[in-house]
Amino acid sequence: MTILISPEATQTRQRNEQKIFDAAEFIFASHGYRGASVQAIAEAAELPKSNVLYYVGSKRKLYVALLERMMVSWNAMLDDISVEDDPAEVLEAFIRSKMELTRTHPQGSRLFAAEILQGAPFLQDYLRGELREWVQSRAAVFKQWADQGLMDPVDPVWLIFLIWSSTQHYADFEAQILGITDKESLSEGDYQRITDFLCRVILQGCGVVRRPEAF
Amino acid sequence: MTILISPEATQTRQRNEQKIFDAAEFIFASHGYRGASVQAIAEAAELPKSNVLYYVGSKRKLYVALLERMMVSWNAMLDDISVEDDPAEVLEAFIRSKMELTRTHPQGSRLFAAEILQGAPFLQDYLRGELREWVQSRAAVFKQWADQGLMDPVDPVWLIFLIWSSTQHYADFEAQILGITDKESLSEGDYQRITDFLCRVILQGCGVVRRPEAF
DNA sequence: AGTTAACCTGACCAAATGGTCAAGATGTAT
DNA sequence: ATACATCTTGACCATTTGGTCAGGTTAACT
Repeated sequence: MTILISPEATQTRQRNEQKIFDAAEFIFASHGYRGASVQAIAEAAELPKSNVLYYVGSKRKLYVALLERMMVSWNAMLDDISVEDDPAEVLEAFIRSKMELTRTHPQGSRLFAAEILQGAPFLQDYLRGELREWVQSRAAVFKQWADQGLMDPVDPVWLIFLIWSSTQHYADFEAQILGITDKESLSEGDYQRITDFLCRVILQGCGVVRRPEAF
Repeated sequence: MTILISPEATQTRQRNEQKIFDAAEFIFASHGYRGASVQAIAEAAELPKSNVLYYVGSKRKLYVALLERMMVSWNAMLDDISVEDDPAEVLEAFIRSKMELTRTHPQGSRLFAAEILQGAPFLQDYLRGELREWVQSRAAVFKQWADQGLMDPVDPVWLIFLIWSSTQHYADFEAQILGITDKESLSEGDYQRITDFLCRVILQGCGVVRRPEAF
């Protein structure tokens, strides 16, 4: 199943798979699995369709490989958030990591969104397994903090969803955001300001106790 | 262009268009414009493909009609939020209206999301026109409140996006939410609790001055 | 009851779909 | 230079695509 680019692959293979993966991520993200055509991916990758299929085997395998690639980044982000002492620190790291994933992997984020919109046919198991575990464990920590009076007694799961949604939005709804703000793209500065805004509102909104530092 | 169900339509037409619209909304929402096939829509509507095309003319017209139908609801929601006196009241009404739209029109919300994911090919004009105007006008009001010290000086546009994203999420990522929370569906009670949570966090997060009432 | 407009649908079409394959071109290690 | 694996690609295939149409059935109004 795994056809991620392996180190022992030829240079030619690495180069072409890279082109195919990048092209496919864009096409799959904007049109979903069914709506993406191998022909369209091939054109975006500037390769003949037969060549694309030579490398990836089939449309389905390509899609799965892309999802797997994205889940690696996603899991790396989840691993980022492991400090357990200070609520403010952890929550802020959480928001910043998630936003960084959105900023650096907008295509992948959109691919993920398209997959979920379809009803998550390929990611069901991951959601109901690994990810659920992760959410439960984090939620337990948040709960403790609330019990200790370090933050308001908000439902931790809704809080996690709030962080996911408010950051994810800047990938998935980019077209809307650019249309409304009349921009060509969001700069790194924009992302920084948005992230600061979200950290501020969410931490303050949850009544997270914060040592008086500069904001 | 407009082929929305008109009052002078036959009973047969009304009934069948209803079936087609409902089916199409689901198919378009989960597979995007390209990924949706007329055949699939016809099957979901339990009608022969030819019959579907007899009523709607073409796949494209059907898609546009659905978007228009959704934009009517969307605009109704925007109109809901017109009181301009009290920040807390207005912001809370904003959040509740948007969440109500998500709850009562999950398919339409997902359809909207799919359209934006594609790069908003059909809604470009709306986003850059009407909707931008609306956002600007609301932002101006929020700005005033901030200047008057009724809330923290947060960027009003990011605030609007925060409200949109955190509510929209419960339609678009339903599959993820149900998978993680191990539920079959979200009850009205769930929605109420989530809405309360969002109102609480966002209002408090923006430092909105609130007359001391029960929370 | 008769007429007419609305409705229904199987047969059909050209184009696009995912995928195969065979035959040749290119790279690479000796 | 030779040999072998990797790469390349146009031709091809069955299936599905959005859409048309002719000829029929049904409903609605007088």
